[in-house]
Amino acid sequence: MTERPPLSRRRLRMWIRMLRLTRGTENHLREFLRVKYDTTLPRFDVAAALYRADAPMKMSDLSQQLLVSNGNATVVVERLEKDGHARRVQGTEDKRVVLVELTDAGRAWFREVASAHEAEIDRLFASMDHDNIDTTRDLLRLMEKTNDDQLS
Amino acid sequence: MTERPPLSRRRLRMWIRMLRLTRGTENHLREFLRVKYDTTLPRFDVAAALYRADAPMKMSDLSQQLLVSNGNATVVVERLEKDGHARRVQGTEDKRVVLVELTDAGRAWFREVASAHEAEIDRLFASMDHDNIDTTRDLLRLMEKTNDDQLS
DNA sequence: GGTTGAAATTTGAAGCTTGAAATAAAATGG
DNA sequence: CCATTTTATTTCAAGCTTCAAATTTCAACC
Repeated sequence: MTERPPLSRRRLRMWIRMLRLTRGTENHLREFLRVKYDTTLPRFDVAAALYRADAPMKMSDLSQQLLVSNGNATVVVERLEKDGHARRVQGTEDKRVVLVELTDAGRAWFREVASAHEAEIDRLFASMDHDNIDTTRDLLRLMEKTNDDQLS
Repeated sequence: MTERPPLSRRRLRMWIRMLRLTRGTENHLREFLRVKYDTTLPRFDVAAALYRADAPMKMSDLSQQLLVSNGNATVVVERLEKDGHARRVQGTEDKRVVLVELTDAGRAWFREVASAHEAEIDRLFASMDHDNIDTTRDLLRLMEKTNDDQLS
């Protein structure tokens, strides 16, 4: 067994390295979306959540799912609305809630961008085969566990 | 062997899951720094890079290392300067370059925050033991490889 | 049923972030 | 040696993001 730094130090270095990878990948995707589709990552993320939900979605659910603030969700949805990709309607039973959904144009637009986005991810992680992904999934699950515990 | 979705789809899902974990962790750390130390993640990141360098650092090296734009580095360094944590001086040989370094107060401040930061990371990733970290390191290396290739 | 408190969203101010344009200094190359 | 191009940094406008305050609506309780 070779000499290893203390666990806390290794956890820190692992975190920094993980952060670097995701930041680099996000930067690449941001550039990709900007150059090829004249859009931004947050707009794409919101559209992805709405597309996936496949039904009008509460603003609060949206921001919770994306791990962003309510105020942030408002701004990005406003932008999608201005672009004709999304629509907001007041809730009928509870008049406090605002429901958001993609327009038909928004759905078509998203499908196009999402397909290119998936292809780009595929390129960026070309080194990952099924087994690597299995292992990564297990590790992420493990990290999510303690992570979520601390958040509560 | 059980049935599995196509690789491209699994790579995408893995990426989304990785992004969720880092976003959640970043949110937690941001809140931690704000509440306990009245500071922000970007300021901490810049200070960390300067502390680590342990010598005056070029603005461009700083932004490259942190994977942020030049303009961004300027703003955050300005803020650190205003707080008395950093100092900027013009380069002597090449008058275009600007060198940044932490002040003594900045170094002391960083040591304090960094220690709490490391302890917090340690808590967040308490589930990761040496072996898990080894495996994660290998996987990150693998991802970095194709990732970096695509960036060029 | 009216008050009080909780919940959903938006607004506003401050700060972060980017890409592009501007500025200034250095390197290159007739 | 002068003009051109490249490099380092800052500035600017636009957009993203957060937190806290304000608004509106609902729920609960006397």
